Amino acid sequence: MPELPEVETTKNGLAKLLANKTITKVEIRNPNLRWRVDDSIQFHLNYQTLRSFSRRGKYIIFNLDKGYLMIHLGMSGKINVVDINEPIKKHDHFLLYFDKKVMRFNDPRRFGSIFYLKSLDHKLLNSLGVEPLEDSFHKNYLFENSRNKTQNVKAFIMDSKIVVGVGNIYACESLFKAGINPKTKANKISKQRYINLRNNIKKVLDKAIKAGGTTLQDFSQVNGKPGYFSQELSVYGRENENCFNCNGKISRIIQNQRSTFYCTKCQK
DNA sequence: ACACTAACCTGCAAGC
DNA sequence: TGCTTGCAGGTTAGTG
Repeated sequence: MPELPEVETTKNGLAKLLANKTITKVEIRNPNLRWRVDDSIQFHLNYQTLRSFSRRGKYIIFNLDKGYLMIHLGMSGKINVVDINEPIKKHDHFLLYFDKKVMRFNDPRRFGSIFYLKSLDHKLLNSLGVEPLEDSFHKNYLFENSRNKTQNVKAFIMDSKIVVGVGNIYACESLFKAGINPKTKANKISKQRYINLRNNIKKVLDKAIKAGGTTLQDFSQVNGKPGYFSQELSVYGRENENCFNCNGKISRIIQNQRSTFYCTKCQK
C-alpha cells in the first residue's frame, strides 16, 4: 500500500476530513506494532484538536495543539475515516474517535508504527535524507552523495538516509526510465546519468501523486483496492512480460532481499 | 563509516 | 481439498 504517493494521498485525505476535529476517545485494540504503542498516548491525545497534517518521508505527522502524532504505515497499513458505528474490521489496531467519525489504523502485518511526540526532534526523523520533491534534492545531489558508495544504485536510491520516499516500485520504475541497470555500483554512475535519474524519480513520484487521491474515499465504498497507477508501471510486477520500449523480456532478480524488475536490454 | 542480513508479521496465490 | 512454499508497496538493529 504505502509508498510516498500513497502516504501523501492519505495525509491529504486526513486533512480534508479531520482538520480542526477534536479527539473524544482513543482506543488501542492491539498495541503490538513495529514498536509497542505506549499506553500514555491516550492521555496525550485525548481532547486534543487536530490542527493540520504534514508528511516527512513516509511518516504522517498530525499537528496537535500540543505535540504531534506520528504514524508510519509500514508495508500493509491503511488509514480510513468512517462513521462512528461502522463495525470493526480485522486488524483495526488503533482508533481515534471524533464527534461523528472514527479514524481507523488497519495493518495486517503490523509493521507500521504510532508515536506521540512532544517535539519533532526525534531520531527516526532526524536520520532522514532529503525530500525528493523539494529543492534540496537538487540535480547533483545523487552524484555528490554516491562517490564513496560501493552498493548497487537501487539500494542507494532506496536508502532513506539519502533520499526519502523511494520504495521498491518507484526505484524500479525510475531506474527503467533512466535506462540504468539496477546492479550498477552507485559510485560508477556519471553526473549526467544521475541528473537524469533524479529527474525521473521526481517525475514518477509526481505522476503517482496526481493519479492518487483515492485511498481514503475508495475504502468506505467497496472492498476494492485502487490500483490506480498499476497501468502506469513499466517494469514492476512484469516479470517475463515484454518491455514497452524494446519488446524484450522483463527480468526479475533479488537485490537486498527484494525483487528488482528491469529490462536487461534497455538498462545498461 | 559502510554494506549487508535477519527480523518483525499476516495473507494470499501457486504448486503439488 | 489441504499442505507447503514463496512472495508482498518498509525499516531498523546488529554483524563484520
